[in-house]
Amino acid sequence: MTEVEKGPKGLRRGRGARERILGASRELFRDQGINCTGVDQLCTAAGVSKRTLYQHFGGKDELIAEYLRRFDPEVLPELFDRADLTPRQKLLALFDEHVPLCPFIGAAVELRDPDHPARAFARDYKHAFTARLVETARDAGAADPERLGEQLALLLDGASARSRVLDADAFVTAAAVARVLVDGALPPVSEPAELRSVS
Amino acid sequence: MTEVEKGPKGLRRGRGARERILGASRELFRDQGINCTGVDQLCTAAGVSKRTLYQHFGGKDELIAEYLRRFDPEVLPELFDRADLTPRQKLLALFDEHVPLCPFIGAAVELRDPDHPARAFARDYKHAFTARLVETARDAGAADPERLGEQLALLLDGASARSRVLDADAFVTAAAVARVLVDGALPPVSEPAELRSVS
DNA sequence: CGTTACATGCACCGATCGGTGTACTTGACA
DNA sequence: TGTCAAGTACACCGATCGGTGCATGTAACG
Repeated sequence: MTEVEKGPKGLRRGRGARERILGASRELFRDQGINCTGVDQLCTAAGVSKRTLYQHFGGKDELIAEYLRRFDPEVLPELFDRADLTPRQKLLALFDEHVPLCPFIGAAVELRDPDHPARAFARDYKHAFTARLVETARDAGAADPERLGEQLALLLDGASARSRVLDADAFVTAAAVARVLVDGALPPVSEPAELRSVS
Repeated sequence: MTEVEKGPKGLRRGRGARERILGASRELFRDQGINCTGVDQLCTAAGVSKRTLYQHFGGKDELIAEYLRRFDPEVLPELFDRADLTPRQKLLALFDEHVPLCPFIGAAVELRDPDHPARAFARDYKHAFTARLVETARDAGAADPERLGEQLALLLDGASARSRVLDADAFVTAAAVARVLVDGALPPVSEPAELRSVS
């Protein structure tokens, strides 16, 4: 999958194994699930020897934990930091990208151990993400930002989970609900006739 | 877990193994997941020999398929067939029971094989369930029953999935959204001051 | 009775999986 | 050039898992 990385000075052969492993983990864990992805397959995909993987990560559980930890500062900013969108547009644009099943929900389903470190990461991420939504809802002038943020987060999780089973796109339905909620939460008409993606 | 069943005429020792196996499957698959539940553990919980399990079901995959097939005629009727509730109340009461993660979504996450028979059952069940919601929404006089039914189904899946990760109860949030959607979909005021569960 | 269908108990198999030991190679840097 | 850290190649281990063979037991029914 991922080619050998090229460092700042020419190509280093096997260096940067850690990042390649994590990259392969993201792809394979997303496509096949965590339990269904073996360490050997992971090594092959990353172009890394098995020994190297165990030198970087103490075991598969630690790799899973790191795989989940890496999600924190990535997904959101691209959308939330865009200056060309109003807060209201940001809240609605969340439903335009049809993302795969939330990795944390997937991990919570696949990992039996309730004390697995991944569980804590999952909760933390969900809280942080929801907080971001609440903040944006507040910027948009929502009457009850906490409420709206929690509701939109729920819709996103629902859409990604339901899409796993149904061919019909649950994100379209979720977007419609989101529009209803957002319209209801922003008291008067905050921005008349603003640019809105064609439904 | 389950004691030896007592048939109509006294206690039969091991008879009724098939149902005991399916009962244990429901419990263990729900609590531990499918992949994390071994056949041996399943047999122990059901009080059944391993050989018997393989005589009733060709293999674990067939057992999983049958486990999922059994969901069809069970969950819904209790609520949908109640005569003491108006259609509108039925739609809202769906969110009162905080069910665990939808077994079909769980299965879709855990089973890698896209051709696994479980996938088809999952789609069929989701469609049937949504159809039931649509029908009830139509009975309630919804302006766009298809739309409302699909939206409520999405909310239920979202609540069950999100509850898997968060301690905070997503069903409360989902119920609030459902109320907004239902109120918005039933044009005038269908039933003024009807009995409503305390929020 | 005896028959028959269902269930048991237990040993066992092959495959897979997570993880390790060890000796070897390679690239960067001084 | 020599050193050292990072990575490689490959064999190997123990545990687990899905699944099977086979001899035995037992409840129900005629």
